[in-house]
Amino acid sequence: MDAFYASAEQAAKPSLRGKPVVVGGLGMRGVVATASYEARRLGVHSAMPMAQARRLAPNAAYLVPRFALYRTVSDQVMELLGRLSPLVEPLSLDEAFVDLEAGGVADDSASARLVGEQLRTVIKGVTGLSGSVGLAGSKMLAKIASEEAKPDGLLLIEPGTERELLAPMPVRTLAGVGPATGDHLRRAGMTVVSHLAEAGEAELVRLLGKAHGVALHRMARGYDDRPVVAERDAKSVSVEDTFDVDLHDRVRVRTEVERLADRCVRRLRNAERSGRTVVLKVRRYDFSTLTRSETLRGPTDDPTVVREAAARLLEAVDTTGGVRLLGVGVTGLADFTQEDLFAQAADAEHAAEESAVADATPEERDGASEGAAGAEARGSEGQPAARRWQAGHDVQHDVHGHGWVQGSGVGRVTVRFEEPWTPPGRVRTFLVGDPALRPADPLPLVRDPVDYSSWPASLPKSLSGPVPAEEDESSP
DNA sequence: TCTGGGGTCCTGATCCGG
DNA sequence: TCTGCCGGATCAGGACCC
Repeated sequence: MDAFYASAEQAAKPSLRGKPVVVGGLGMRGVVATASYEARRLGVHSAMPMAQARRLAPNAAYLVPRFALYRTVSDQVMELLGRLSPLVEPLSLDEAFVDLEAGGVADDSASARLVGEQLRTVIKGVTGLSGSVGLAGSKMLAKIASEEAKPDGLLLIEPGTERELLAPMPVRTLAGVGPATGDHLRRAGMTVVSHLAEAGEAELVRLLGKAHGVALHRMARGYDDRPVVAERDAKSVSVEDTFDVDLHDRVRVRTEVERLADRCVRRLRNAERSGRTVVLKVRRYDFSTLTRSETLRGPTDDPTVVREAAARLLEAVDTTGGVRLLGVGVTGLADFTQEDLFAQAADAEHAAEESAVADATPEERDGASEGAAGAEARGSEGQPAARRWQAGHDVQHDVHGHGWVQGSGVGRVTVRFEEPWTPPGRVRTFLVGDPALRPADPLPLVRDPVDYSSWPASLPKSLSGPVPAEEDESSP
């Protein structure tokens, strides 16, 4: 999908169409998740600090991400892809590989192109958003093709043309070549893909190490035989928070770690998994990041066990100077938990007492666990009232109907009243406590989606004419 | 006004048991 | 019993991706 989050927001909010839109964290330390193409023209791009984006595009609309909406759209798109092949490998909410051959819908360039064009039409009809399609004989090339096709396009790489196509491209085009590797290669005089192919495998291995060197050399020659893998089990679950202001108070740090551990376990349990290794992540005031991990005797999904392991790991970390970010994760996932959880909890407690015998007073321990219990009681959505009206979120007003929060502050909230299918709407301001104003669920982006329920069975044999919309016969 | 959040994979050091 | 070697597990950090 093209500039996915920003496009979804523009589709939801008619007044933002054609205007620069930036979606990301709005806190003091936020970064850009997605910028609309209008904002990109002003120099705003993903991962840029929000403050810098605001300097470049002071008049852009700044919105927090609404993952529930994006997930809904993503599910719609993935469902359409699933009709083309049993082999669909999602990379993220807005990107996936599809093995068309395995689905029997395409066996040559012409049929693949036909399916690709139809897919774009159907995605647009169902979601209201544009997507780009890359078609090629391997995942690597399909991905490069889709990047080249953006926005709102399709590109097919003909078999046999791969190497010459790749040759002049910057090394950064290849997956796995980021800033560090790119620099490394540049210092060795390699800036485009053909340089890598010419350098030879041994030289790349010498420069980058075994796995990376071998993989890169293969890719540079256009060779990539990784299969499309439909189902991939998660290998870890983690949560992390960056704080608006560095944390200095050791007790507060510990409370936050326990809160994060609880959130992490909640996720773990939602996924019906357990994990054996607990990881604590600490980013300090100077952005230096360290991780500490501890492997338990068996997998667990017990919040007490994870919380205490994380707290033990924290004991070994020097946080003087301040903490910018804390994270808690679990790896070594399994589908079961150790039978004897009670014994494990007791073990963990025992170990904690041994390792922390000198510095943790009973008062501290009690205080910390009480804090964690309080956080638990507030729940994951337990934000202070001031945060209730988040920029971009939907609201419903008793008189004015459906709208979205344009901004809030000093006791007031500004709302624009419009829906995805209305013309740009009026703006009104209310007191934050106005009882007529309530948070609302996102509206669908398309009011009357075209009925593509029989696609791709209704695949026409040529590209001329629209995809027919037929009666739904097959849906369950 | 510097730098999110949730992941994956790889490498090198260290430890430990056979 | 001592020593050396080897391999697996664990741990920490770095790079990368969306």
